[in-house]
Amino acid sequence: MAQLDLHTVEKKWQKHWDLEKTNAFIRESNKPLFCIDVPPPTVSGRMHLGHALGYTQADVIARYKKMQGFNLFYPFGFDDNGLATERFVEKELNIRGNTLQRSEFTKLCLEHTKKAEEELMHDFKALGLAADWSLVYRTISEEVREIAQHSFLDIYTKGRAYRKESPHMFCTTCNTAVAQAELEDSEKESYFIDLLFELENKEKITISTTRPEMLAACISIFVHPDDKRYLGLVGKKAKVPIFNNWVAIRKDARVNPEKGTGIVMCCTFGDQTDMEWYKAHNLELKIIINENGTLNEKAGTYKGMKIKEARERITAELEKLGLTSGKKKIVHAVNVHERCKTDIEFLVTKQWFIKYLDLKQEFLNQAKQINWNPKHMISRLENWISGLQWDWCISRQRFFGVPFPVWYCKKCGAIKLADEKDLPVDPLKDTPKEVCEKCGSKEFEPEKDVLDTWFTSSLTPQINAKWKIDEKLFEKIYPLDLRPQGHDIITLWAFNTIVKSYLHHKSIPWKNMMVNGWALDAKGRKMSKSLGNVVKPREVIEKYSADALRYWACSVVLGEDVPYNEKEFVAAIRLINKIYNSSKFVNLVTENASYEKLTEKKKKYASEDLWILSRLNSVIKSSTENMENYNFSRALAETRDFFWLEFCDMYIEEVKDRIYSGTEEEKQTAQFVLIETFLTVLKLFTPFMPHITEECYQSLNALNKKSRSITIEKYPKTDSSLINEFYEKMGELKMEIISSIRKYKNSKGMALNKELKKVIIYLEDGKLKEYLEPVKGTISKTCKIQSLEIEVGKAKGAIIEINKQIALLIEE
RNA sequence: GGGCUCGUGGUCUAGCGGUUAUGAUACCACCCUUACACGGUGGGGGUCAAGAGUUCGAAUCUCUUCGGGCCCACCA
Repeated sequence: MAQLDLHTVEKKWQKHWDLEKTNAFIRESNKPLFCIDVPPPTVSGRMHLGHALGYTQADVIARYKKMQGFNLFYPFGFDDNGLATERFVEKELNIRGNTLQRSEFTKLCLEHTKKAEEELMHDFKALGLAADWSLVYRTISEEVREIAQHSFLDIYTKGRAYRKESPHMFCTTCNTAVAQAELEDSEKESYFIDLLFELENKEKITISTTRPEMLAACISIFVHPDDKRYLGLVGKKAKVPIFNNWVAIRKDARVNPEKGTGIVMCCTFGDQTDMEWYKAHNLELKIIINENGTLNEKAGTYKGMKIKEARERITAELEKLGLTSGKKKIVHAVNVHERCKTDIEFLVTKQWFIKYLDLKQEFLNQAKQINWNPKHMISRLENWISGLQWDWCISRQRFFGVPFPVWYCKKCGAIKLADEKDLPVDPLKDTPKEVCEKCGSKEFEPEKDVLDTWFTSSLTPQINAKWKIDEKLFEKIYPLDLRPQGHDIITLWAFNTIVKSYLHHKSIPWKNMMVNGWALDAKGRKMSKSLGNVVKPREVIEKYSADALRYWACSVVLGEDVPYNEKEFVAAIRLINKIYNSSKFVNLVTENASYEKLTEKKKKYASEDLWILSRLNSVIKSSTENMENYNFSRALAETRDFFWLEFCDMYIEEVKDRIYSGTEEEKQTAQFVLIETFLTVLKLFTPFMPHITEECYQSLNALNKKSRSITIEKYPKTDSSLINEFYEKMGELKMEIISSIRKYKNSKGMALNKELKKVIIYLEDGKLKEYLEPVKGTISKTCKIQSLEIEVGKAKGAIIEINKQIALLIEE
C-alpha cells in the first residue's frame, strides 16, 4: 500500500460523501429526527480557527447522532445582512453605503457576499462537516426576509412592537440606533476637568466633568440628598460657564458624593444617568448633538464641530477665561459600539422597539427548560436577563438589511402594515394595496429603516424549520434539538432566539444547548489581527489535515478555550498513522478471510480474545455515555488509549502467534476478533476523524458487505455479556508482569528478545493464581521465557517486587 | 464592584473523597523485533496555584488569598 497522503484521501472522501449524499436530510424517513440549529457565520471575512473549533465540536455530536440512527436535519446558513456585512462590502469595494440608493447598494452587497460565501463554504466543507449542503440559507434571501417580516407582523399584532421618539443609544459613525447588546467597553484616556459655576451670590462651585462639550446641553445640577456639604445649594441656581444660562440645583440619590467634587451637572445627554434624571425630574430637553456626531446650532460657536474637536476647543476656551480650577488625566471605561468603537451617544430619535422588560421571568423560565451543556453556562444568560433595562430597539438606520414591512399615512400618520400575503415587501419600492384604514388616504410614506441583524438572526430555528413557508416541515422539526454556539454570544444570539421563540410560539427554540469555548493562540491569548497571532484553518488543514484539526478541536472539554498547540496536531497525525498502519496489518493477516463467514463460524476464544472483547465493550459503553453527555473529549481519549495501548501494543502482538502458526480454528478465531475489534474502534473514531476511518473501512478486504460510508454505519452497541471483570483484571496483571520483565531486561542492558531461562511469579495471595494461569503462555512468548512458573507464598532469593502481592524471580 | 469559570511534571491534559496522580508532547537511553522509526521498550521530571478548615483520609469538599479568562455593572 502506498504511503498515506492525507489531503488526497480527505478530498476523495468528501467528494464521495457529496456524490453518495450521505449527509442528506431525508424528509420522508421514519427515523427519529435530530435537528441542529447551526450558527450561520457572518459574511465578513474568512473562516477562522474559532469557527473550526465550534463547528467541529457540533459536527462530532451530529455525526454521533447520525450513527445512533437519527435522521439528521443539519442545515447550514450564512448571515449576510446587517452592519458587519455592510462594512465588509464598503471596505472591499471602497464605497459608502449612504451615497447609493438602498436597492443599488443591496445589489452590490448581494453580489459581493455571494463570492465571499463561496469561499466560506469551501473552508467549512474542508473541515468535513456532515451538514446537508443542499439546505443552505442566507439571511438576506427572499425567504428569510419573508420570515423576518412575518416575525415583525406577528409581534406587532401581539402588541409587543411600538415606535417611539425617545432618547436612545446611538452610534454617530454608523448613523444608527444600537441595542444594549451591541455595546462594548473600551478603556479610553480622558481629562477630568474642574469647571467653575457661578451662583447668584457670585460664589463659585466646582463641578468635575469629562465632557465639557456638553455644557450647552446642561439643564440642571445635582447633589446627593445626604451630602451635608452641599445641602445649602439645593433650590439655588447656577450659571453655566460660557453659555451663561441659569440652571437649578437639585438633589438626587443617584449622585455619588465620592466622585469628583460630589456635585454633578446634568446634560441631555452625556450618559445614561443624565437620561434617568431627565425622566425623573421632568427636565427640559436640549439636544446639541446631531446624528452624524457634529454639534448643532444650540452649541453656539461650536456648531458644526465633531464632538472630540468641540471638547478640545471648549476646554481651551474655559481655561483661557479662567473658568476651570484643575485638569486631571484619567483612564476610564466608555461604552462604544462594538462594530466601529465609536463612543455611544444618547440621542432622541424615533425608533421601533419590542416591549419585553415585563417578560424577564418568563424568559428565565424558558431558559431553564433547555438542557445546557456545560450546565453553568445558563448563569450567564440569567445574569444578563436580570440586568436588562432597555426594551429591544430593533430599528437601524442602515441599508443592507431586512426592511420593516411598514408605511405611514401621509395624511394622518397612521401605521400601515404590509399584508401577510405580500411578504416580503420593500416599502421603498412597493406600496400598500389598500387605503389608510383611518382616513382613507392613498398616500403613504415608507419606513426607511431596516431591522436589526439580530432580529433576523434570532429566527434561525424558524428559518431552518421554514416557519410560515412550509408549515408541515415546521411542525415536524420545531422545536429543534440542538443549538451549538460560542459563549461570547449567549446574551445576544441565544437570548434573542429564546425571546423570539417565546413571543411567537410560547415555546423553547431547542431542547439542548452546547456552548463552545474559544480558540486562543499558543500563549493563551485571544487571536486578533493587531497581535498578529491569527492562525488560519486553511493553512492548518494544509499542514496537518482536517482530521488532525478535528482531533485538536475535540481535545478539550466542551466550553473550555483551546490554545493552538502544535503538539496536539503532532499527536493527531501520529494517531492517524497508527490507525492507518493497523488497518494495513489487519488486511495483511486476513487476506483471504471473510468477516461475514468468520462471524458464523464456531469460535475457540483464547484468554486474550475474551480480554480484548471485554475491554472493547467497556470502552463502547463509556464512550456512548460520554457522547450522550457531550463529553466528546473523554470519549476520544478513551478510545485512543484503548486502541493504542491495549489493542495495538498488546493484542496485535499476542495474536500474531496464533495467526502465523496456530491451528485453522485458532487462526480463524483470532482473525475474527481482530477484525471485529478493529472495525468497532474505527466506528468509535468516525465522529471525530471521519476521513481516515472511511479510508480504512473502505479498504478492509475481509468485509464483503460494506455500506456506502462508515459515517452512516450504526454506532457500536455495548454487548454487556462480553464485559467480564475477570478477564479485565487478568489483562491488567498480564500487562504489569510483562512490563516488569521488560524493565528488568532494560536495566540489565539486555535486548528485549533475549531469552530468559526461568521466571517464577510469587503470589502473596493464592486467589490471583487463577488470573495468571490463562496468560502464562502469552507472557512466556512475549518475554521469551523458557520456563515460567507460578508459586503461592513468600518469594525466595533475589526478587523484584511488582506490588504488595506479586513478586518476580528471574534467572537469566 | 457583581456573576460564572479556570489554575495538576517544561507545555497541554485525565482524575473530582482512599490510585505508587492519567495520558500526550518535549527530553534522555536502548532497539530498524516480518502493520507502523509518523514505530517499540524503558527512564528522569509534579509539595495537583498558596494558606486555613472539614475528614481516619483531600488534587478531589468548604473558606480565604493570588493569578488568568468570559460576561455584566460603573463611566458625571
